Amino acid sequence: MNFDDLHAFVVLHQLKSFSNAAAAVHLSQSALSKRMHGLEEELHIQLIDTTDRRHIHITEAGEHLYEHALVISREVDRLQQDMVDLHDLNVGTLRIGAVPVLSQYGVTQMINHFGEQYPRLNLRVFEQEGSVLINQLAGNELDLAFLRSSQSGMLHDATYVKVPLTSDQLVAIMDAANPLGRHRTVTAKELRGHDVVSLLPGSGVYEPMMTFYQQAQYEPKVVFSSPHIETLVGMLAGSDRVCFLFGRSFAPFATDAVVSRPLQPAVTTELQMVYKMQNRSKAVTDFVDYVREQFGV
Amino acid sequence: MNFDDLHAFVVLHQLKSFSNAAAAVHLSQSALSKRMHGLEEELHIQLIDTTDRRHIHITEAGEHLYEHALVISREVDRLQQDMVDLHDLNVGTLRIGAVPVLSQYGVTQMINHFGEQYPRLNLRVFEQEGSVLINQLAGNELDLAFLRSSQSGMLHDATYVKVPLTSDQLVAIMDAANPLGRHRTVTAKELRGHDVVSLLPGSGVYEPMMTFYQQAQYEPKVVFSSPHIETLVGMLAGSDRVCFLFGRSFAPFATDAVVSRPLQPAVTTELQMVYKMQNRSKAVTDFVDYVREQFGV
DNA sequence: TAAAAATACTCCATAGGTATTTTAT
DNA sequence: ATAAAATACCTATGGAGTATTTTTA
Repeated sequence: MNFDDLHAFVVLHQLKSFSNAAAAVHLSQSALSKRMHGLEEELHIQLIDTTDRRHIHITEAGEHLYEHALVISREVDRLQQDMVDLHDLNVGTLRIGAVPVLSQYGVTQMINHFGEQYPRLNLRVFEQEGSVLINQLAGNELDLAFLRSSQSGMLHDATYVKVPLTSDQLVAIMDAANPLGRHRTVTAKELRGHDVVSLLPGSGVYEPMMTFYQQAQYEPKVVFSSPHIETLVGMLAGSDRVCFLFGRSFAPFATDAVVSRPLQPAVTTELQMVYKMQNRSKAVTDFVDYVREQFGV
Repeated sequence: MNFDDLHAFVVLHQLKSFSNAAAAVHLSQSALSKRMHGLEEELHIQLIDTTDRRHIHITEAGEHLYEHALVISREVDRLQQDMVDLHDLNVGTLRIGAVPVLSQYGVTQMINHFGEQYPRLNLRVFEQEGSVLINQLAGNELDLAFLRSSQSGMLHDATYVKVPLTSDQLVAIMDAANPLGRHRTVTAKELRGHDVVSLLPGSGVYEPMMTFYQQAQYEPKVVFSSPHIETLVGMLAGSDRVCFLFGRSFAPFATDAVVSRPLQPAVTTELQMVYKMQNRSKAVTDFVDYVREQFGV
């Protein structure tokens, strides 16, 4: 017994003719005959009385079967429609993770705009630090994440697709009066003796900053940390402290009171969209396509 | 997509392991893997995330499918149980037709007794004249009928099963004082001049009676007819009228006032159970077996 | 490195088709 | 005689198994 058997029986019940029903379900008369006999055999009960070969008769068991077959057919139709809806994003959920301060890149607008195009799609955005996002991605709590390349390195390239969107450079920010601001670039060596104010660990800035110092063989003195860029920038005015931020993250907070200078050697990371290669959800691929288009990559 | 696919998916959803689920549904791991991939292919949507090969993850679409699959599986189970119940006579209907005056043969008790053995079986008995029963049998309005062989002759032996139960002889009944009552048998010729009282046409008596007269080349004069045997017998007392009945039908109404004599040539019919050869309903075969046993045939 | 899924390859049971036969009207 | 179902016979496909490879924690 399978769906086709039941469907064929339903049609046969309605048309009351093997020949006609066979044509309706795109089978030969012989094939339909055999199918129905097989069904009777399997269920150990007669469904169709063909004594009068011109007017077949559905037995009591056949009538019972018909009722069940209608219920099953209806549910199968629902199932298939449900799958189509999921595929077409008429239902379903797209869960996006993003490292903080992402609005600087215009990503929040993109997410909103995409969501408007698929009003029935349940779109959810989680802002978390990179390491958390990576775990959520692995644990299927997220369908896709925006990460910096400095954090996505631990993900297998064979398992995850990483779409580079834009690259950004770490800059040192200091009081406008700071003599270092007159250099085109600054080195770790030159920064020795300057206290540091910084975003928190996990922000995607902290780690590359530490690496930058390690390469110069010394440890920075982090005297203040905060999740708020404007607070950090405020801490620089009239001091010899420095702060490290990605260029685009800093740009909206730039004032005349401070200057930014790229590092030497330069520290760059890519902003990436990351998702599982195996994922064949149309929600993910459509979103990825849309964002790539917006970034022109 | 078929029932097995859905069932396999349900088990896989519950066990979260291809190897274990494959064993549970008696498939090889490879076969189950291919089935599930085929299902995804057919539905154009990912159901299972196997990125982590140690802990598979059911996708959103997979969860939706699971709900539908449960509904379908449940309905399929109901269907199969329904078919089993019909087969076991726990539900369903057995429609029996019978020519009148059948209680003479003890058949009514048999029907009652059979019905008690299958309390959930919807047992219905229709008393009709033979020609009506034959049409009802052909039109599937009856599952089985009790007929006389004189009437069942028009049914194809290849299509209908006829189970002979007992044979009966037509007898002439007359007033005890009638001189014909002294013969061992009576011929049609001897009955010339005697008015006839008779059961109605279609009773199974009328037709063989007419045949009996036709063989002697003359037409009986039927002066009275009734469906009630006792009325007919009452009409004989103190007259030279005769009446024709089957011996067993007459027996309960025999009195000292009348005598019965077999015909010469003898007219016998069989009481038969008739049903469609194609019928594989257990209700019918069980009933037939029971009645045969009771009649010892 | 190990455990589990995916894949390559082979086999065969079965579903389907065509042509023919059977059968009840 | 005819219309329709059943059947005989052949073919091809797809589903199952075994053995092997791939993959990720």
